[in-house]
Amino acid sequence: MNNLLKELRAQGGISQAQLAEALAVSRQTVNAIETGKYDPSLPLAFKIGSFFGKPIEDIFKP
Amino acid sequence: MNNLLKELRAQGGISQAQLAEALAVSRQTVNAIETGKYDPSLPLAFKIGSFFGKPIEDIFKP
DNA sequence: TAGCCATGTAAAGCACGCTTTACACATCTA
DNA sequence: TAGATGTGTAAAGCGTGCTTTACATGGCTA
Repeated sequence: MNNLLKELRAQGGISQAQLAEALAVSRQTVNAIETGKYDPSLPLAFKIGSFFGKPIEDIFKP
Repeated sequence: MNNLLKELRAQGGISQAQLAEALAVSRQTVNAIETGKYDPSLPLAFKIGSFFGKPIEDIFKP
């Protein structure tokens, strides 16, 4: 499962730590998702989509 | 996390077992998601959306 | 009634999602 | 040089996602 998290975050000019706080998860979780260690849970994917104002399908690619 | 799985499945006239096979998961997994025991993983949510021809956001409600 | 299909549920076991704590390294700036 | 910031990674621990096997119930039909 590929994702555009790093690109979207860079585009928004925010750090992993800031995104983590906005999503109410740890910085390690954001980093792990960006570096492809694992996929987020469905609820977290919803939060991410909501944060960036995009559908889940636009951010994550199977 | 609420979902419309049961409704969509009934609408399509297929059993939990048939859906499970189409999604390549066990029937218990389909049943557990329908009865709200847990949420699917993100990859499985993608498969479900794809199976019903709908975006994930139209099937699962936070 | 007997048998089949659909659904719900349970238990044991494995892998993943997420946590906290901690360390390493690079870049910037006072 | 020292300190702050951003990123990557590791280990231990907990709860969840999914599996297999198995049993119980209800509705349908031969």
